[in-house]
Amino acid sequence: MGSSVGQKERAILSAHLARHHLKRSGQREAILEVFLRCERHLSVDELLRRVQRKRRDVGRTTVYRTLKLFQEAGLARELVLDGENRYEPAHDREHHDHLICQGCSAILEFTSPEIERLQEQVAAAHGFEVQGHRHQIYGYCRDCAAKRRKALSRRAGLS
Amino acid sequence: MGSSVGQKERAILSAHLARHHLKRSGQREAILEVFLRCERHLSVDELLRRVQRKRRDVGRTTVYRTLKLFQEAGLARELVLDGENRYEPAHDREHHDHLICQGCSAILEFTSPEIERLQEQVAAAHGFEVQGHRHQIYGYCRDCAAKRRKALSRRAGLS
DNA sequence: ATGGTTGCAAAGTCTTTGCAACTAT
DNA sequence: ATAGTTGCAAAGACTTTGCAACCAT
Repeated sequence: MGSSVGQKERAILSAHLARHHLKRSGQREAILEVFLRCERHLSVDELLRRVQRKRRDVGRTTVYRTLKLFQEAGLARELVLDGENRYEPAHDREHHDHLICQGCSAILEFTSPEIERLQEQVAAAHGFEVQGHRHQIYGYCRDCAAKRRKALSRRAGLS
Repeated sequence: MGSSVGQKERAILSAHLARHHLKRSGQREAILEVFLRCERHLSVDELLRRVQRKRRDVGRTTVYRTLKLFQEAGLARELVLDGENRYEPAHDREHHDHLICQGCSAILEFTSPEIERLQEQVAAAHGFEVQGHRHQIYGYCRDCAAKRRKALSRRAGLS
C-alpha cells in the first residue's frame, strides 16, 4: 500500500514533467503522496508538516513550488476558506462544495449533481468550457443560527 | 446626484454604527460612496486610489479597516479572483457569479435563479441559514477554448 | 556534462497593529 | 470630556526569488 494510491495522478504528473522537460525528484513524489492521501483541504503549512514527517529534507519553498506545479498539471486546486489559502486534489473522485458558517467557522460539505448540471448549461450558454468550479455558501449553521435568533429577539424585546 | 445613490446602504451602515456604538466619519462616507458607485470588483488598491481622488486624507489603513467594517455590516463581500483579493457590494441589486477564463483571465458574469433556488434547498437540508454565496466556474472562454483545441490537435498530429 | 531542483536566507507582497493626534457625540 | 477614528510607521503573515550546492537524465 501507499504506492498503490494515486496511480492515475502519478501518471498525470509524469506526463506533465515529460512534456515540459522537467525532472522527477524524491520531494515531489513525497509531496504528491501526502497531498493525495488526505482528502481534506490543506494549508501550505499543514502539508509541509505532514510531508516532513516522512522526509525531513523538504523545505517550505519546495512545497510552494510543487503546489504550483501540481496546479499547472491540473492535479491541485487552490481555494480560499475563511481567509486562508488551501489546496485540494483536483481529481477529486467526487467533487464537493462548501457551506461555511460565519459564526463558528465550521465547514460542511455538499454535493449537488443538479447544480453541476445547471452550471454546465450556464457555461455552454457563454461558449465557456468548464474545467472546474468553486461554490461556497456562507451563512450560519444550525446552532449559530439558533443563537443569533435568540440574541436578536432579546434585543428586540429591550428596545 | 451622488448623495442619492445608495440610500439603503447608507441606512444599513448607520444602523450598524449605531448598534455598535461606532461613529460616522468623512472617510467612511467617502469610501462607501466610491465603493457603491463602481459595480466592478475592486482591489484595495483601486479603491484607495479612487477614494483619494475625492479626498486626499484617506490612508490605506483606513480602507482596510473600513472594508472590514462593511463586511461586518453586510455591505461588502470579499472574493478572490485570479489570486487577488477583491471586494464587491453585497447588496448587489441582482447577485451575480463568475465564469473565469484560465487562459486570458477574462471574467464573465452570470446569474441563475435556478441555481440559487437549489442552493437554498441544499442549505435547508443542513439546517443552514444562507447569508450569501460565491460561485466561480473556471475553465476556458470561447476564444481560449478554440485556441487550446487547435494546439492540442496540432500536438496529436505530431506524435 | 547539462540543466532542472532544493533549501536557505533575503526580498517582496499584502494586511494588521501600536500609537499619538484628532474628531464625533 | 469620552471614546471611537485616522494616518503613519512598524510589525506580521504569507509567498516568491536569488543563489550555490545538488541531483536526474
